[in-house]
Amino acid sequence: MGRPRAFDEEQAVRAAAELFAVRGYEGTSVDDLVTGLGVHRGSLYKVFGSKRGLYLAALRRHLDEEVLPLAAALREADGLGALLAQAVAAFDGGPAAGLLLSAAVERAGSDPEVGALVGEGLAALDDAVERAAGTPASTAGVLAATVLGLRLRARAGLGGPSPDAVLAFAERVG
Amino acid sequence: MGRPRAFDEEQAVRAAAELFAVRGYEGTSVDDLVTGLGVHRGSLYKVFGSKRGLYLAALRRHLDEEVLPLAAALREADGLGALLAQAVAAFDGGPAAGLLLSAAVERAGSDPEVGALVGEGLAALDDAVERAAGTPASTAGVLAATVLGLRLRARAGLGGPSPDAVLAFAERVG
DNA sequence: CAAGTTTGAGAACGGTCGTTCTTGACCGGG
DNA sequence: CCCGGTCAAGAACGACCGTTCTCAAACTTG
Repeated sequence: MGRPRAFDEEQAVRAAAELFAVRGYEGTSVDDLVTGLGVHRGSLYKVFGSKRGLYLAALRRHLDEEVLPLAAALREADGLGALLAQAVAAFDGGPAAGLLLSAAVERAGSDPEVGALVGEGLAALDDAVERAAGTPASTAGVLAATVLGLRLRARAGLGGPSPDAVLAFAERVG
Repeated sequence: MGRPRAFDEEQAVRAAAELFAVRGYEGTSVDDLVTGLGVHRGSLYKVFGSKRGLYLAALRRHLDEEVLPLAAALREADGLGALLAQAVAAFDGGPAAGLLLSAAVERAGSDPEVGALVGEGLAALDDAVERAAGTPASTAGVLAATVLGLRLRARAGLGGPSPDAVLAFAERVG
């Protein structure tokens, strides 16, 4: 009974994730979301409860649909070189772990629920590196940090190391 | 002539840098700054012109007093292992490159002047790695990304790799 | 001591923030 | 067919945003 919903909830969450990834949490207003998602204000609050609720949903989706699949794919990479190459290629193809990165810097420290989600994403990357690169768990975290750091440089738009440089680094590490 | 200033400008900029590093640019209100710095609203605008002006001054000071000295110290490190150990130790001792990291993620993409300052900091780190670790310039950027990624994990408060793990990684790389 | 100038104190500005409310359009079940 | 409930549309809310203004206090200079 009642009038049926006129918007796709999953698509709305996806659009919200993109906005949050680019402009950050505080930099994205509810007006921006209403405009960008094409969803009415009231519906947004009816479905997600608050701006923070929508942010958590977007981050959750970002993990499930982008970060965890990327981590799963990286697990199957043949050695560290292939892993780094694949990771860099994923970064070039889109925002990749952009929302994860933004959440880690902007919100993880002050919002425990965001911190838990970010921790989940980072742990998945650690695990992927450990499996694919054959490194002990202790060094996998350092390599995962490398992946994140590369993503950060790419995001800042300042021209980080080239893919060739990453490959050369991978050969050096083994 | 005129009434003398009742606050230390350099100390105010330092306090502002800490606030911006922890809460981000958009997450820090002018009221927060007025309270945290103990400087009156009017004086703040008289001296720095705007919130953004104060932010740029804080970032500039962060570079001059923390990032560039850290980079200079890292240049003198004996090999990659010593460099990574020193970098990790610096991270434990305080906010270290916290504002640089925050600025890179939150503002560098949308504010060209911030982008230039962030680029200056990253370039200094690249240069330090290149000198100390003896790696070619191409791979130095990747290692600098590792340093930043480690800092990011520490900042998120999620317990990144231990210093021992970083040392083990350094031995592996050479 | 008086004139002149800059600071500190705080009220006030218009605008935007996240959130809520009111109203009318819509659609399924009896 | 119309009634009950869910939706979209948008005005409206108080709070807070960054910024500006007024005015008295405090100090230097002649």
